[in-house]
Amino acid sequence: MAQQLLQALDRAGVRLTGPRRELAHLIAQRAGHFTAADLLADAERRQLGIGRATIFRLLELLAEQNLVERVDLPDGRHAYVPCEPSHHHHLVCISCGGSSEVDDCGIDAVAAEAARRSGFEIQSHRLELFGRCPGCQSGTSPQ
Amino acid sequence: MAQQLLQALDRAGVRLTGPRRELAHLIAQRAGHFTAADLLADAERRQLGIGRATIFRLLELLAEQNLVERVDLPDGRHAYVPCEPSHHHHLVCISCGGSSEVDDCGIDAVAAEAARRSGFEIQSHRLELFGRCPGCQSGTSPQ
DNA sequence: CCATAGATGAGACTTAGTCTCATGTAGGTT
DNA sequence: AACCTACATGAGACTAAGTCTCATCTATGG
Repeated sequence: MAQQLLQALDRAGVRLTGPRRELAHLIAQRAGHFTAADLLADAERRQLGIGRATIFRLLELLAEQNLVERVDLPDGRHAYVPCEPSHHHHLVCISCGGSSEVDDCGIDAVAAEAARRSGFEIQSHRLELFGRCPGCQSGTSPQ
Repeated sequence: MAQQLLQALDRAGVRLTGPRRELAHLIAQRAGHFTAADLLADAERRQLGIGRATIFRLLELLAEQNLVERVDLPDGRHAYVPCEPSHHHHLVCISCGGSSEVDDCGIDAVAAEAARRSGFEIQSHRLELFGRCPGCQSGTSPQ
């Protein structure tokens, strides 16, 4: 998965630097969503000497390429989820932090209906679903 | 509208203090969504002497009572929208900042379908629609 | 191997939000 | 009407998230 990220960055015409390679691996190792602070902590723990700015810059870059999507957690924090570069939405597990993707399966219709009722001209939408993933439902980790 | 907010606060059993009354009016005067910083600026402009903490405390209180809902703007900032205390979603105008409410009109079905496909047990969801309101579409204020 | 545009780390800076604490006051009680 | 006290407040220290600048470094095309 780190390779996918790096290939996509290469395709986007940016340089494949050391810090970027290392961060790609750190992201690949995180199962679900992660915050900028998580990445920063990972990098510090491994003493990679990567600056805070570099991390934010890479996340911005990845978000531009739709390789990562920004998600707003219910508590107001910002997290990122690595994902396929197509339009879709995320299911975020509030217990383990894992996430999975769902395609639109009907939201466009909902948006169209809302547009019709309100007269708005809808340009984008964001749907986030929060709950417990199958693994966390089977009693292992309450919360 | 300020009255509605104040009545609801009274019903919730909290004190109707001077700062709260003043903030209720400031909120009522803002057409659409606003950020904590907006309110703070309003209060300072009028020299009301209201502290930053008081504003955040009131917003938290209003959010708890569902009198105001927290919305994450596409640029990552947090805003608040005064609203009816029932479950619904917001249409936010990216041009003038106005907003209106839409009821679920089918999102529950989408969520149920996503749950079925993924095995997640969904607890909450958040849908935000961004676009241009009828007023802003009629050429007056581009972008 | 070189030149250079693009990337980096350090750290100052800005902004959002939280916390503490001494003081003030709403509103029920008498 | 005056009193009491739990709740609310403002000030400002504090923390965390994110941005910016700038001198240095390096990936990569030639």
